[in-house]
Amino acid sequence: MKLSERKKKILQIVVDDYITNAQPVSSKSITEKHMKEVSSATVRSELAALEEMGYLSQLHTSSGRVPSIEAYKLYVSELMDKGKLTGKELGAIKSAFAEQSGNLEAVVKNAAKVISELTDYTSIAVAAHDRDDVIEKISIFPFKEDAALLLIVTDKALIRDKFISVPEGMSEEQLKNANRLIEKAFVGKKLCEAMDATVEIEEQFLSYKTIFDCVIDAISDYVNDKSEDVVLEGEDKILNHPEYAEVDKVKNFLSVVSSKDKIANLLSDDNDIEINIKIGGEDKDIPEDCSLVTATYSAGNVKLGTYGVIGPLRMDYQKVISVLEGVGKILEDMINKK
Amino acid sequence: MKLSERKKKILQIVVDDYITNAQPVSSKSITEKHMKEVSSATVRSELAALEEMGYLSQLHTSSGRVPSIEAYKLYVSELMDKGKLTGKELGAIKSAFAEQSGNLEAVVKNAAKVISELTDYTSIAVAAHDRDDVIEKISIFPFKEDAALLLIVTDKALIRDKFISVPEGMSEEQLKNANRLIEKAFVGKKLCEAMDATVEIEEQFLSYKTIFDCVIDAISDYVNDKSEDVVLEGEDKILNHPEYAEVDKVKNFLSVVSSKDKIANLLSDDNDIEINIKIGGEDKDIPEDCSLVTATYSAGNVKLGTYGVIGPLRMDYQKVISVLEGVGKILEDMINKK
DNA sequence: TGTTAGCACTCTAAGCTCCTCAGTGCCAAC
DNA sequence: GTTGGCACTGAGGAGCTTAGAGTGCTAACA
Repeated sequence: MKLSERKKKILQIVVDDYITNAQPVSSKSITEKHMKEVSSATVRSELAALEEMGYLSQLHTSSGRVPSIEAYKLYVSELMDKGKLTGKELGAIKSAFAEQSGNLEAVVKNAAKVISELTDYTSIAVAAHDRDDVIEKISIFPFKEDAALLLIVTDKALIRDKFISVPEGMSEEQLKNANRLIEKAFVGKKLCEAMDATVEIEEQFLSYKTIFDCVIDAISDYVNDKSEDVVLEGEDKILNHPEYAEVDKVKNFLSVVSSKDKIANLLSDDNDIEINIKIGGEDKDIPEDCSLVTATYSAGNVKLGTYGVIGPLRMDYQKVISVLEGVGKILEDMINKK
Repeated sequence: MKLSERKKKILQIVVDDYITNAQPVSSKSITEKHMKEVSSATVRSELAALEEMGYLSQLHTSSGRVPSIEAYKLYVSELMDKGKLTGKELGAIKSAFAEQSGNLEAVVKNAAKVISELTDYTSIAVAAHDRDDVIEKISIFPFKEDAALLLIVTDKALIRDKFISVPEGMSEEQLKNANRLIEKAFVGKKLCEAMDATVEIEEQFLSYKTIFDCVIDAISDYVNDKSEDVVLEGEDKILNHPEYAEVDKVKNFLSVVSSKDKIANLLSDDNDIEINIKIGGEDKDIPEDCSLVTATYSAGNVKLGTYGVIGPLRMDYQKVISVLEGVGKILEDMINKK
């Protein structure tokens, strides 16, 4: 059934009001604040109709209305006004990225932090793990007798620094040789190619196999396991919102949010989509009473990662979206200017 | 005033009971469960005396007693029985460290995780940042036109991998030269020496100064800023304890715990002390109603870092201490065997 | 002198009723 | 289709009562 313009307007008012005040919205407050041209009785019948259609519900017969999940969905897709960042907010974003090295990790951290601070929600982020990045450098440094430091750099970032254990009896010289072989085998390859490589090793180099395996493991770990690079900021922000006044709900929320694996899953689906909104239990990993708004950024051909905000259904979507867009824009500018 | 043996016994019973049940302890329950040889009236007068001395308090006239901060202090220093880990717990610790590379970071993470899981409290940890570690390797890899990857390795660990920006116009060749000079200047030095070094640079190498500065900055950042390496595990565990049934308290707790700077401060004082217990507001950075139990581990001459548990005053000190000791012991074994 | 039983006292927590009031649904009139 | 009027509903707070846990005190006892 199609909604009349007036119904849309009323629904928008209800959602806006509920987002702001976290209180059921009454017909009276609607007419007083936003619709002086009609009486509360009129609005009441519209509200009853909207409830019938599944967009609103009441906690009890004599309470005002609260939006349903369907209402939120409609709200973000059709009803919501577009927000605009204040100069102050833009400034905050810019200065968050002021000191920028080429370090992707730092970018992710800063982005997560500023997003959380501006929105007052918990923010989560994960750097892009692109299977198509090209390996530029692989180095193995001997370190102690039985360990070496493995370093893998792609055209985008330093992706791996990790200690690996060196087979007993392997000399530094041999390690260097192995390194040369590995470089030859992997540099210039895409991560996904390297990951699945089955290297033909000549008889005399058979002892290098362990090292090769370590390298391949390290690469495939990186490609497959995003949870390591998940960044979480403002996990305590959720407590600022009244729907989390009960400890049980907080517990539920924190148990999702403090598992980096789960977060990584949440963030991994929506590649290539600029802004993605998941409301309520649309995804099994999102707690039922939560919404997740994410944005995936890239500048030129460099994927920067996925950033998002997780919070109550009654989230200030307008603000969150404008902050995410703002961060995206400034990041893009920054990288392009470089 | 010195406590009689019976008073000590009663105080221990009260603290034990309160730690277990989180309920005020009554004279009746004491006699029934632990002191059948006397009547509750006797215990009552002892309790009144202990209250007079400041070890116990009542929420209201007809409630049982709860321990004061003083009581907890006495409890951990004198009264508490020594705990012992079960075989299962020992097994859990061992298997947590089963897959061990020489990577200090991974050790810290694993330790924090297993400590949190076994104790059911939030655990925090920070790897040792020892000013006296000796620099073994410094490498600078060119990466892109204007950036390079700086790598600093000490005798203990990889301490820094960081992108630095390269002065415009500097060739790869020059960068290699700079690297050679830097290696010559720093390798073999202690971190604290390197940090304060004022390098004499010959006229013709003046353009390398920026790079030198970057290296020195990176080292002093590392020595001074421990917050980067702070690991937090089980931040949601606090919600399992009834004293955090109110959201305000949770908020207070999380706001301390989610600031890595604050945690780093908490953990930094107690160098060289094996087990350190701070109860209540002894330290301004600990929330008033929290206790912090930390242990600083080293194996041979390798400092491994400081690990700890933060939780309610009513903490299971016995268990926490035995877990921390257990982890320490297994770590030590592991490193020594190597 | 320390211990004990007995008892009055205190305070909390739970259950109950009463009342208020916000907000609704419905209806008849416009 | 809109409106004012009105009865109805249910939440939530105030006030009251009661049960029960636990204490402190006292007098008697060993």
